[in-house]
Amino acid sequence: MSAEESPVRRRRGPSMADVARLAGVSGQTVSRVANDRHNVDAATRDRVQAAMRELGYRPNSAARALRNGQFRSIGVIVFELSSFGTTRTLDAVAAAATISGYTINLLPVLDVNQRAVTNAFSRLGEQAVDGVIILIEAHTLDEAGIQLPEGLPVVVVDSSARYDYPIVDSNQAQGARLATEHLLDLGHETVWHVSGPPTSFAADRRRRSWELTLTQRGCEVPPVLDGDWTPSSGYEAGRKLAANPDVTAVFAANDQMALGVLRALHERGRVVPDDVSVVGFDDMEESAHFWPPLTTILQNFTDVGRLSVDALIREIQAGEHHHDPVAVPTKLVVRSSTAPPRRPQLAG
Amino acid sequence: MSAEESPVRRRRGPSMADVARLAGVSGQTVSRVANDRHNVDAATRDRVQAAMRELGYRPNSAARALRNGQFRSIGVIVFELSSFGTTRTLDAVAAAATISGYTINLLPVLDVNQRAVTNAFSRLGEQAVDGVIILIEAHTLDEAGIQLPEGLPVVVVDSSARYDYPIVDSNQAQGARLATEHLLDLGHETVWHVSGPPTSFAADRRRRSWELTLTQRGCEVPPVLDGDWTPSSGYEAGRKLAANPDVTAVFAANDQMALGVLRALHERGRVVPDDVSVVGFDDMEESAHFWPPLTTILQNFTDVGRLSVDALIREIQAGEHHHDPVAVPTKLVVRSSTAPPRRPQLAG
DNA sequence: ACACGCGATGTTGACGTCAACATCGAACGC
DNA sequence: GCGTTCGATGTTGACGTCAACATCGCGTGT
Repeated sequence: MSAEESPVRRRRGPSMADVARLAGVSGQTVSRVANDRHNVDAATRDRVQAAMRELGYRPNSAARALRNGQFRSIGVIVFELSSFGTTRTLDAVAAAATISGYTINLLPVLDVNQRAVTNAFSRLGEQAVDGVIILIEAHTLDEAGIQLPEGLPVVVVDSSARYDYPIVDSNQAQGARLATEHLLDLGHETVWHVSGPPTSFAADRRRRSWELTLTQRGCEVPPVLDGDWTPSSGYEAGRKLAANPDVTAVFAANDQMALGVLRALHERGRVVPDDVSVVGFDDMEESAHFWPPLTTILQNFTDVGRLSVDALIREIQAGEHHHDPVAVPTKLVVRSSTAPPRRPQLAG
Repeated sequence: MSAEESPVRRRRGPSMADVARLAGVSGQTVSRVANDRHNVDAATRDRVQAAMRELGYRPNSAARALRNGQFRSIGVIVFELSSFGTTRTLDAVAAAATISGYTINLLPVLDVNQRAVTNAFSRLGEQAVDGVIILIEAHTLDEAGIQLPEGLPVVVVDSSARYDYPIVDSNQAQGARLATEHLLDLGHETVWHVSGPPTSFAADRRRRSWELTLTQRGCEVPPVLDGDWTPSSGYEAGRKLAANPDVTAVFAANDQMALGVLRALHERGRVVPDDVSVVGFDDMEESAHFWPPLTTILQNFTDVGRLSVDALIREIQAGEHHHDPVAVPTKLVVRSSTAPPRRPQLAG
């Protein structure tokens, strides 16, 4: 009864040969049935399928990958899933890849303490994926000392232009312009900015676009308050802003920091939007229920994910490279955190 | 110069044989170097490593998996990454797996429209992972019609007891008790509850534990307001609660719904925590910056992730099964959204 | 009746790796 | 000096799949 041989040895499942034997056909015919080829007699097919079912046969993807030279798998390099945007993009990437018949291999970049162990096992050091989507900022990639194998198809989701890879990202500049113009159009004299970390290209794009918009409108450019995407950093920045009675409009580089800003304003008793208007960036699910509901810039993460996968698969299958960067448009979502300034500015 | 053969054929990288030829050794010696075996002469090792570098050799994980009968890969079944808890757990799972030398294979369950396509490609239908961690609620699993292959090691992260698999999860009952008791200890007469969806076991545990705690303390059990984890559903429930002057304490089954409740209370002009105290569940990064900062139950997702991976790997490698469910303790985090009721109840 | 074509099925070998076994030479003990 | 041992290295074959090629039998046209 027992088929145990050595105690540690892995028990393998039935192979094509087993199915073939049971069905009384050759392995090749089983292969044809498994791959849904048309040139198999109906009766034979039924017999083979019955045998598969009886044995619980499942194709071995390793053998398939070895034979075909393809893994049907996409690696996704992520840092931490804590970031809202990364998570949403990953979700979309996973869905798009699955639909295209690819599997997602998560390649987490661990923090410094765990790194030594990491590298030894990193799947990037071996052939295991057909291509890679990079979901972390260029800066983090450098810091992690990750070396991408030559010839491996890569798509970068980041606004960085420094890498020689195809790029897909939300149109950061357009979004930041939308946010800034919305506030100026409401009549605010100028707009203050809580930025993302200086190492982030997306943050840089948003900051520069905010600044450019102000300059083009002839507005004074107030000093930037540096944040790091976290609500806490937004809160710190918000405390400074709340203490400054000149501030009537704030553009935070993401919704999380906007939340921190809101809290700081509330604590100081400054009313939003009556005293100060606030705009975020991302449109998290929560933002519609902040107090007050946050006006923000909606990023279409679904499109970003899908387009990245499409570009990568094109590269894998056809060897196409270096299209122009893809910039997915964003949209302004107006809620209750923005309003005209209480005391309208003097007309010029 | 050109090595192109057929236009579509996949270009394969150098194999051990290529390295062996260049280094003037046998393939087996290359294998020994690649696997860091000790019984290789130092000079030989150097020569081989030089050859590897020169050719850009990367081991082929498919061949390795085929040979060894192991994939060194863990499948993680997820529904959508939108949920905070799932994301945090996935993050922890990925880190733990990487450290243990396993790769994460994301297996997204797509929505109904995309399902037909999905199943055809689902990696569960073939051998590609050594084990699976289920990060979706039992209900969703059923609905998706997912059939887990017999004999595949599985760990479930859910409070459901209906499956015959090892289970790891936060101690939902303990957390809900903590939340409820905190409010009662502050002097509230009773605690209202905004629950998660009825299909969720976690939601069910929290609701039952809240009810039990109230009963044990001799408090009246108010009707449950059904939510579905989303901030919107919390908002809807919050509007009903805000309209009811009897309500002085609310326990929402997660932080997102608590956010919705807070918004509804603000809109109605009910002051938190003076008029109404609110407790959440999860401790998202944002919760500390809600207005007011939210008292909530901290879930240790890192432990949940790590313990799941450990249990699964033990099952994969040693064939161990069916330990008792692992319940990771939660912690109460007190912030500003809870306080004693404004008008203390009459002493009994 | 015979050559031919075509669809169904079988046979062979190679993908890259590594365990098991084989071999070879040097150091060592007596 | 000779058998023994041990460490370094080489050879062989199998893991499961599938493309390419081979074969077989049946129907068609003349």
